[in-house]
Amino acid sequence: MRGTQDQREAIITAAAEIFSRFGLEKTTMEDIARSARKSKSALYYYFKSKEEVFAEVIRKEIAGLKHAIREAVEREDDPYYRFRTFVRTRLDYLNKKADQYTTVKDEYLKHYAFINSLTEEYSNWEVSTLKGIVEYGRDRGLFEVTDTAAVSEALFFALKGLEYPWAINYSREEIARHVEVLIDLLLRGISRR
Amino acid sequence: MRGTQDQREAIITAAAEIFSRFGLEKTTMEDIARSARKSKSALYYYFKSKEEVFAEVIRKEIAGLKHAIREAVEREDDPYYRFRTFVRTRLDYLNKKADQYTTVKDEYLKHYAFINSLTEEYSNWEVSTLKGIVEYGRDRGLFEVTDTAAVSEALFFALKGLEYPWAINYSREEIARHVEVLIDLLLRGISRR
Amino acid sequence: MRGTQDQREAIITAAAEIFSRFGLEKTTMEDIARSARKSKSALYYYFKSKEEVFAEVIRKEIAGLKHAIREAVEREDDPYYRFRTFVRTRLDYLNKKADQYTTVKDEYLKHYAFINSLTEEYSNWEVSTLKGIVEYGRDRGLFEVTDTAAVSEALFFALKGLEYPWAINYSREEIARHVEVLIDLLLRGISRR
Amino acid sequence: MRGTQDQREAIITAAAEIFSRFGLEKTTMEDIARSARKSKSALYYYFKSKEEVFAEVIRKEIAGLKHAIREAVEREDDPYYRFRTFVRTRLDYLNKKADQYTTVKDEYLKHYAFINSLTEEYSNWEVSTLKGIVEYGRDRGLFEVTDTAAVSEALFFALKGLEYPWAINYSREEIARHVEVLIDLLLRGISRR
DNA sequence: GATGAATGAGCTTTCATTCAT
DNA sequence: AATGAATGAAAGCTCATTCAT
Repeated sequence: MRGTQDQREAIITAAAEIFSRFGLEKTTMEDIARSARKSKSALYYYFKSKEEVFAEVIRKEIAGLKHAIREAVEREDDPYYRFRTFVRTRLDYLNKKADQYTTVKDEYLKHYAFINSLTEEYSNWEVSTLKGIVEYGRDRGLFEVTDTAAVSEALFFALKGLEYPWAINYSREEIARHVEVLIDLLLRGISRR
Repeated sequence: MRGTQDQREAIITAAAEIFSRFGLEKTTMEDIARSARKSKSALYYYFKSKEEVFAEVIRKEIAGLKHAIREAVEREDDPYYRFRTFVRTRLDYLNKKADQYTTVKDEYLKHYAFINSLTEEYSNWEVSTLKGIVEYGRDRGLFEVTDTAAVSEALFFALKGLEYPWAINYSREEIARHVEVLIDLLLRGISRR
Repeated sequence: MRGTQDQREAIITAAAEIFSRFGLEKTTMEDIARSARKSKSALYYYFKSKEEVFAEVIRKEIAGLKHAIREAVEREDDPYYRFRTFVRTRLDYLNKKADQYTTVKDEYLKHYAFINSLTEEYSNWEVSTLKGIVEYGRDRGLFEVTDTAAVSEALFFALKGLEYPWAINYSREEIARHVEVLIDLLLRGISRR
Repeated sequence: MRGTQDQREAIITAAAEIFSRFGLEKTTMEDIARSARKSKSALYYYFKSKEEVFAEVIRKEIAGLKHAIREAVEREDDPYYRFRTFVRTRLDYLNKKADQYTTVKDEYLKHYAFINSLTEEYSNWEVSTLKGIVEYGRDRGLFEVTDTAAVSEALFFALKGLEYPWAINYSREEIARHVEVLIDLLLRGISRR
């Protein structure tokens, strides 16, 4: 039946909301159940454990992030803009998430790390997307890069740092400004002279 | 009293060991007490709460990191090397920490939060250290940077990403290689043409 | 309907297997359902409760034991051998059961309760079967017994103890040996001098 | 301090009462705590788990049984009476216990099996006590037994059956009568002709 | 006949924290 | 300065059972 999937979906949606507010450990099954208007035991009918609920929530968020990035990047022709768009979309999405996570800045980090440890698959996807962009720029004679693999991993690491700032007191604008500088700096670093 | 400080010190040392192995939530006061050969209630004589113990542990850890970086950086004259040294020392220290954290893969989270969130003060220190390096290079005519503040924050973010990789399947060597590429890229980005 | 009986039968068979492995409380309706390839709620269509399923399983088990003993005993003419056969068949059957119970050492409990408590009816049957054997021997002038009822109950108790040993570290052979000694001792006790 | 032991003792006493009424699984820590006028968590301060509490209860009961048997047996000189006393004391003790266990006849069995599986040590003790009695009788020229080890194990099994009857509807007197018959029968089985 | 979905009622266990001594 | 004893509050999880369909 569709029903089962729908119920799972509904629970995941409710859970996402709660997790984003209180983090993994502080959120109780009770909380989720209440918010999903189900009994606690019903959750266990659909999911094996709290961790499994959490994992589904994350999986869904990652899918959303991937989708957003892919869409945006493909719309750009210019390699420079493709890279900029990659970084910006990524950041916008994370910022949006960060808004939900205001109470739990600290927990968010765990959260986010869990994403990664949960699925390094996503990291790989990011690296290879970056590689695509770099190669695209190189083929157009704009970027001067020999080892595209190495460079895209380096870029990946550099961008990883962008996941950090919400945890502390940077305003949205400050972050945006810093990001632009970082983009310029990185592009300058890989551009042909 | 000296004695009191010493006892606190001893507890912190013991706690650091345990926290590094099990993370903040998984570590119990019981664990710490046992490891410090104190009674559980004794901990409450010296510290107000588990969180306070944790905070002290972090404070000490950060002091160590700061010290290591400062020492190393000041030893270098060449701005390029100063930057390289900054990055490498930082990474070496984090790597060394990471070694203690082998058991707790999925607790990388704690680690992440552990190093960062507690005190932005350290972040500020990093940024200003970077700024020092950038200005030093600019004054020597090697770096071409107008807004040194902005650039050093950008660099700071870029380097933040380096805290991430240990959690997943990168070998020490792979990381080192990626880091070198990133350093080159960033230096190329700020060097005078 | 035949069908209904068949389904019940199928469930009982599946349940017997599971109960024998995990005991009454550790076995869940879920387990039984899975093993019977039925839905959990289907079990409730055929049985009122878990206890009822269990009861049926026992009833069947007892019927099997009775049948085995009766068959074997009737085949013997000599009163001595009739008694020996009674004891041995009983033990063989229990041993066979015990084989299924290997995994659940500390659940021997269940086993014990399992074979006995549910229905004293079987005990009565055993006592009267023993009485038959004793009278048969007495009528042939071999046994010297006045109160056959009392003696057969005493024998019954003595044999009850044989249900105990599998739970602990006796090998099949050791048990067999002890049983022979016990048989001799008991026969000697009731034989005419 | 003595205090700790005393508290444990008090909890065990309270727990014994409850366990005897409801059995292991039906008894909750809540029940025990209430009866011991302690908080539930206090129980966990003194014992690691419900099972551990239970184990202590059993251990104590076994000690009591051993003591009772030893005392009584040593008071008898005549080998016949020694054996009779052994059996009777054992049975009296078990009967006394059985009185506490009225509600949970069925569970008692599990209980009792747990004793054994928990500590076969006690069984060994019984066997060797029996062996002592048999050898004592043989040395006095009253019993005719070659393999005293084998015979005492056989007796042990025969007596094991006496643990069973409370579970069903035998009156105290009936049991007593049956036991006497069994004793006679067994003694007759091992007596010199 | 059969079942998917849902639940209520518990249960054990953990732990930071307190406080009299 | 230090601690043994005690606890409140919660949390995750299990399961027999029900019932509309």
